[in-house]
Amino acid sequence: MSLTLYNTMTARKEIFEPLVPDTVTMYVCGPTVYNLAHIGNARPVVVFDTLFRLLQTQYDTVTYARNITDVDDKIIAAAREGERSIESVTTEFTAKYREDMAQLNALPPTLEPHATHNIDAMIALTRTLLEKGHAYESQGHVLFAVESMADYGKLSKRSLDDMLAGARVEVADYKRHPGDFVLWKPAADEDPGWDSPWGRGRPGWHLECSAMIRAHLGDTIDIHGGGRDLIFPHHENEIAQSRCAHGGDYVRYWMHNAYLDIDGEKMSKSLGNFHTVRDLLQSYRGEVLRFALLSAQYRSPLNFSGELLDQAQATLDSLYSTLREVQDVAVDMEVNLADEPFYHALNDDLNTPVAIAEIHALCKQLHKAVPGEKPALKGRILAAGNLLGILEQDAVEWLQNAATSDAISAAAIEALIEERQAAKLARNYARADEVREELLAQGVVLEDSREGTRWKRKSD
RNA sequence: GGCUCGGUGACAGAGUGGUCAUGUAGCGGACUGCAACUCCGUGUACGCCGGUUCGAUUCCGACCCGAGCCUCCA
Repeated sequence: MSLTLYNTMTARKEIFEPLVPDTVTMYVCGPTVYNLAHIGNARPVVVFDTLFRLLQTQYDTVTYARNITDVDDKIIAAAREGERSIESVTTEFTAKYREDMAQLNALPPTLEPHATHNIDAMIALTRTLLEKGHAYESQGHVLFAVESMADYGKLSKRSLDDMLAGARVEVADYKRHPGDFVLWKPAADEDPGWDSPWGRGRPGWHLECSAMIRAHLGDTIDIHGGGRDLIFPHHENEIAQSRCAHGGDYVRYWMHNAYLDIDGEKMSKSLGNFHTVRDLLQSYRGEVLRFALLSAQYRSPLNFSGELLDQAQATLDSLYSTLREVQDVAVDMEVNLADEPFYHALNDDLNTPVAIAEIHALCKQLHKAVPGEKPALKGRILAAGNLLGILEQDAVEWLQNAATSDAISAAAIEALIEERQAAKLARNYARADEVREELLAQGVVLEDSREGTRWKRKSD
């Protein structure tokens, strides 16, 4: 079973082979911790978490690093606006980010390097670039000279000429070439800063990833991921920094997810059309959000809406309903992944929609299975869920869990069910139906069976 | 303006040169005291116009429409 991944650098799917056998290094651009994560920010987290899970099924050691950017203009601005310290801002939003991502069933990454803990490595990298003639000092800044790199622009498939032609931005006068970017910039006295050979300052945006990847994962890593909008300039500039400083390959497979759309427009902080994960968690469980994010392949834009979430909720309900049917069936966890269609789908550049379709196919089989076949089918469904980070909860709890605190209690529901049962025994079907209607009005669906009546909540 | 990338049924979303994605919702039926669950069935979907082909949603070309990047942004 070989994993194929679409590599942005080569613009095609490639068979994945790690540099070091049985060992994978992966780095994903994490948050700048100055406000709450929105659901668009959650997409790469869920996507690469799924990849992390998949990689762990076939490699002994998978090191997954996701950075925390805790020094940045936006953080400084947020602190100033809130009249609070930088540290209190970054501490608060780092914690909230971790909480929110955990709600989405995202496993903690292996490493979570903080920019401010790696300043020395950034200074060292800047020094190397200066020594090798790829950077220059100008008006207190240290800048990377893009013209010093022959194949600058390779990842984003644009040339320096194209960039000049398309330039819409005023060029800072300390730049030799409009495409040159800051490695180190001077810090105002009241802003966070670190002593450096070029005076007190702080790192440019692109520097931290290059420096931290080298410090924590090595000169060459296998996978580097992030959103499409990071391709240029962020990742292009990371490549420039790392390749020019240390030579060799920086990243072997570049992966970029498409974004979430709202009404055909991308969801973004600057457009103001975003929903924070925290807000959405008021109305939907984290697993619903995760499922919605996985319902499209990661390189396709995904239309985000309440309807999408409602559909995700309904679909998960039906999958959990299937699992409830086999609640008392033992699980056969001896799943041969190599034979599983869902596993093939995931290995094909993380084709999660097809993997989900295969789960539906397994559910269909399970409904028709004779008892002897059920443990294996249950095991296969759970194995698929495990890779996708879904279906890991107790089915009855999932189906009976109240979305809101003002919903009717389980005890009240069960009391009414008993009353209805009595009415049915008395052949008082009018009253029995009345109870059914009463509960339905409160979002509770009753299911009669030979074993008795069970119930679930249905959101709509 | 430069550089990319898309347009699939009510909605979401795969995929393919020649029977079928799949799900949610809808409709019809079976089952049910009534329901729900489940099962069975069901919708002339592939932006538009040409071309290649025995055959194109799938390949090629033009056109229309949309999005993204070029500036902080997943």
